[in-house]
Amino acid sequence: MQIYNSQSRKKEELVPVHPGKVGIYACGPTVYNYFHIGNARPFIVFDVLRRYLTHRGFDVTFVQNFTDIDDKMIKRANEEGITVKELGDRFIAEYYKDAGALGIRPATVHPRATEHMAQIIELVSTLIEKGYAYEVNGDVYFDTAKFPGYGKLSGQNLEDLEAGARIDVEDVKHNPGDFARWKAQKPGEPAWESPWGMGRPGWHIECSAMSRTYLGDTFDIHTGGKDLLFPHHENEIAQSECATGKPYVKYWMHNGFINIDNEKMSKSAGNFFTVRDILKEFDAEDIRMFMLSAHYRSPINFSRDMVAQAHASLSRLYTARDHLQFLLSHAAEQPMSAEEEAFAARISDYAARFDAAMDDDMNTADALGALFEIVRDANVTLNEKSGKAVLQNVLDTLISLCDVLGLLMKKAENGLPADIQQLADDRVTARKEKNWKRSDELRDQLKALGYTVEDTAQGQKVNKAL
RNA sequence: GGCGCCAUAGCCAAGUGGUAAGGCGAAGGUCUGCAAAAUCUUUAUUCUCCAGUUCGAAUCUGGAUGGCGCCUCCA
Repeated sequence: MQIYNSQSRKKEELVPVHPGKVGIYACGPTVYNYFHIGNARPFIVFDVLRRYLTHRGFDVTFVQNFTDIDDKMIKRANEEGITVKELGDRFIAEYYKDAGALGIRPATVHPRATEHMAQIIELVSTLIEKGYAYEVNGDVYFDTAKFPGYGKLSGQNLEDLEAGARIDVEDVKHNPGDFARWKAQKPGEPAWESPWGMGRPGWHIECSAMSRTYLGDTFDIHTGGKDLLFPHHENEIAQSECATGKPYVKYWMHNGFINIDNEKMSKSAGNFFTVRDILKEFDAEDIRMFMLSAHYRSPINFSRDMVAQAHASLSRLYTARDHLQFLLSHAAEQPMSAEEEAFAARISDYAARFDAAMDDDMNTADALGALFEIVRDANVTLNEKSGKAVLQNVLDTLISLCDVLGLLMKKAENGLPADIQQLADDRVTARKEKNWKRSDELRDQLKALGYTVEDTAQGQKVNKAL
C-alpha cells in the first residue's frame, strides 16, 4: 500500500517496523464537548484505514487517546461547576455513543492523559537529564534550539517562525519557540505531583508518552488533522526523538478539513455542527458515505444537501444488496453457467480495482466507483434465473468490500412486524382479485408507515424505507 | 513575512503524459394494472486563463486569476 507521508510530501510504500503488524496512533478528541462533524472526519477515515489494513491481513494495533486535561477542560469544568475528571468521564461516554453510531470501531486502546502521569513525568525527566528541556519556577520547557531536526515535518524553521511575531515572547524561555512540557499549578487547577512541584502536563507530551507506552519508541503511522501538523506533531517528534534517540514515526497521515461555505469549521469559530445534532436529521451511514466520497486529504464542504446526495447514493448500494438477497432466497442450486462464470470473473476484477484504489493512499472515492460498477453489472446480468452460487458470490464480495468502508452495516430486516405483514398480505390478495384501488390504498398505507412496496417477478417485496 | 494546498459537467467527485471513472440531479424510452426498483439513451470535443515542453498535456514547466489552510486552542 502506498501512503502519502506528510513528512516527505510523497507517496511511500508502507513497510511496517514489524512485518505483518502495523501500529497506528491517532490523535483523539479533547473531551470537553460533543464532537463535531469536523472532528468526525479523522475518526471515520482512519477507522477505514484500520479496517483496510486489517482486510489486507495486517495485525493492526490502533491507539487513540483522550485528552482529558488542558485549558479547555478546566474552563468548561469550572463553568459547569464539576471536576475535570467528571467532565472527562461524561464526554468520553458521549464520544463512544456518537462514534458507535458512526460505525467507528473502538480503538485497541483508548488511553487517557490523566492516567499516564507516570509515563509523562518520566519522559519530561529524561528530556531534562539529556539537556533538551529546562525548568523555570515549576514550569518545564523544551529547548527547540537543541534539536537540529526541529521543523522537519512542517518545513518551518525557527527564524521564520520568530519573524511571524505570533508567539509570545516570554523572558523565561531560552528561545521564543520553546514550548511548555509541564505547567506549574495555578489556583483552582487540578495538579499532579512531580519533581518540579505540583502541576500538569503541557500539550504534545501526552501523545509522545502514550504512543511510546503502547507502540514503542518507533511506530508506523501517526494520524491527525492537518492543523495538528504544526506545532503539535512537530513537537511530538522533537521531544520523542530527543528522549529516545530513535526515529519517532515512519508515516504521517493528515486529513483535510470539513468546511462550511468554504471556511474551516471549528469549535472556536463557532460554525460547527455536532454529530449529535446531525444524527437527528440523517442516518449515521449517510455521514460516513459523505466523508468517503472524497479523498481524505481534500477539503470538503459540509451541507445538508451534500449529505442528502450521499444518502441517495448509499441507497443504491442498499437497494442492490437487498435485491440480491431477495433473489438469493428464491434461487435454485445449479452449476454456474458460462455467463455466470464470466460475470464472477468481472466481479473479481472490480474487487481488485477496489483494492488498487485503496492501496493508492486510500482513495475511497475511486474505490466507491468500483463498488458501483459491481452494482450495475449485477443489476444488468443477474435475475430470477440466476443460480445460488453466483448470487452468493457477488453478495459476499459486495458486503465484504463495503465492510472495509464501514458501509452497508444495517442488516436487512428479518421478517416484518405483524401489522405490516397483515397489510402486505391483504395487498397480495387485492392484487390477485385485480382490485387495484384497494391494492394502491394498501401500498399508500405501507408507505406512510415507512415501508416500500415493489412487485417483482417473484411476487411482492416489502422493505423498510431507507 | 514564512510554509503549504486547491481549481474537472447543474451538484459531488476520481483521473498525475496516450485521448474525460463513478454517484446525485434532469429529460426521454423499456418494463409495470399503475407504481417502485432496474435498465437503455441524452446531459464536459473538454478539465479557471495565458504561454511553453512533447508526436501527444486535465496531467509536466513558467506565469496570471480566484479560493483555502497552518504559523495561536483546533480534526
